[in-house]
Amino acid sequence: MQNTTKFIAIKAINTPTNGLDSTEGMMQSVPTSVQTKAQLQLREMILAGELPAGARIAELAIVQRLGFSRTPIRAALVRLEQEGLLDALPNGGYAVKTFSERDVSDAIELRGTLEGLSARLAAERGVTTEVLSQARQCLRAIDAVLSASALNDEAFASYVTLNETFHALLSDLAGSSVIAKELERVCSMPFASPSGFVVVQTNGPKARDMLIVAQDQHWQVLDAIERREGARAEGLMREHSRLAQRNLRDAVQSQHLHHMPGVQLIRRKN
Amino acid sequence: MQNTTKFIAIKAINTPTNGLDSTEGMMQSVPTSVQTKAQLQLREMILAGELPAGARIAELAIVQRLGFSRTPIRAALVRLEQEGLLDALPNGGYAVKTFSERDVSDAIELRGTLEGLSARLAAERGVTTEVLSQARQCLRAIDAVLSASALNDEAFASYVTLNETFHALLSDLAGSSVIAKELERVCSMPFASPSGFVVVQTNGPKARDMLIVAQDQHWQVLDAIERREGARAEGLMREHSRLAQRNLRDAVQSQHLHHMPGVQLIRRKN
DNA sequence: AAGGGTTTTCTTGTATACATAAATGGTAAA
DNA sequence: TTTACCATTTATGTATACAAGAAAACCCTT
Repeated sequence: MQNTTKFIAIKAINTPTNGLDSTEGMMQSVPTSVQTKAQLQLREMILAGELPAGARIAELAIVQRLGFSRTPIRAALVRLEQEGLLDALPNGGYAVKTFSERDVSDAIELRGTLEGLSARLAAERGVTTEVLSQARQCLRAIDAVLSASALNDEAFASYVTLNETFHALLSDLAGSSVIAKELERVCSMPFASPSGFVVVQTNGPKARDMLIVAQDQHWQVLDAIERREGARAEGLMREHSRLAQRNLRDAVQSQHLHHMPGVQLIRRKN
Repeated sequence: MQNTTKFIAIKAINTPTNGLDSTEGMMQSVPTSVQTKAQLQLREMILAGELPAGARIAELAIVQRLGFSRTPIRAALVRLEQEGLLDALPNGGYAVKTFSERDVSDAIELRGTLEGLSARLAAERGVTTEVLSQARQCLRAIDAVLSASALNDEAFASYVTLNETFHALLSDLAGSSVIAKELERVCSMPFASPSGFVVVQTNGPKARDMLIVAQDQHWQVLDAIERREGARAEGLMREHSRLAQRNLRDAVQSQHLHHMPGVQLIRRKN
């Protein structure tokens, strides 16, 4: 009965930063232009590790592989570069970006800082009761998921979804489109996402315990915002992101992270 | 002898986020591709207010105006959108982005937070003596500029350049390319740049005094980093950015800001 | 005269042809 | 055998032609 460790990273493929994929929540006839399709498929390929990390990306290769013409491919490449998944090479062309463990850590710290800023502003400026009640509702749903003493895969998947929702609501609470956009950008890096590293030790209580701690921080930050305690809210969100830091450290130690999209981009040394 | 108020915003046109314009410090034969030229010219036009704020941008109009073909123009538009100067419209095309006063304030707060993060990390992780001495040298140069009891335009221009340099060095001190990149992005918004709002009351002492205060913060943050006092360094950089907030408030009150690139993008109400 | 439908035009998305520059391979000379 | 130079090839940057969709204008009908 050893604790088998695995990683769930559903929703690690985040919402893109450009507005081209605006399926309004409802699935309606997918207005996907070829550009968008190319961008989505390329991102998936990169995150799945189909394109070797650090390797140069040749346009023609992608053209042959995806079957589209060069123009939309080029547009997709430009967008993916701005998104941070590709590096522009000096003499034209792109390479799949690689991240050091330090880079990943920095990205998580960055997210924590930005979420802290969001929480502080929400506290200082005050929030509308509607979004606040939405956030409470979301947290109650998480409570329900965590009420079981042992969690199955389905429960973890629910947690991940609800967790993403809560973090998005928190961004809304700050009421700043500028900061929201930046936060979205940072989270587009697969491992910096709020649910990027959710370590699941299936048969053990440790994973659930960590989620319990995280959920307590969720409630406390909402409380801080409601009481207009800006510094507390900020500190809480920063510490909250450090759970991800811990998970990252655990993850790189036990080498079980091959099941998570995007890990191929993390280079082992230097 | 009234105090005439004016604004200096040299270098408000920041380094773009893409790597295509890498003139390595030295001016060497401008390897500018048409794309880059288009991007630069377009940004200049937007910041100068030649394209009306909020107006839709027609590709053909730009093509006729700049004389290039559609392809590089399209690429430039995509980049400028990702840069945050353009909004993508739902049915294709772009519009010049407009910013509320709140947006500008948020952007400055964001910069302060990120610079705070940089300073804290630099303090916590320690810095190399080389970059540190470079920063000190830069600050001594600013001291020299500010030593005069009254500052002329040339002195202000020098200050702006040196100030940009110092902030860039600070970003280097943190040693995190991830954070540096994000900071660069935020500063690409013209008014969020470290020297975005440098109010110059030509004949009065107030402007110089404000720069004196700013320069003291520069020295103190370097001291904090050297002493490994992370929280102090962070707090200092945050407060440092609030000088820009003050300048912003002053600027919108006295309506003298038409001389600064990018102000046309700030919409007066809501 | 007003409203709705149809047609026209304008704009963007896509494909492809062409040009130019860099990289690679081969050959010749030392 | 190694190196240097030239040629060929392959890559990306650029221009333009074509298609599809949306917006606007105009005409027809009530």
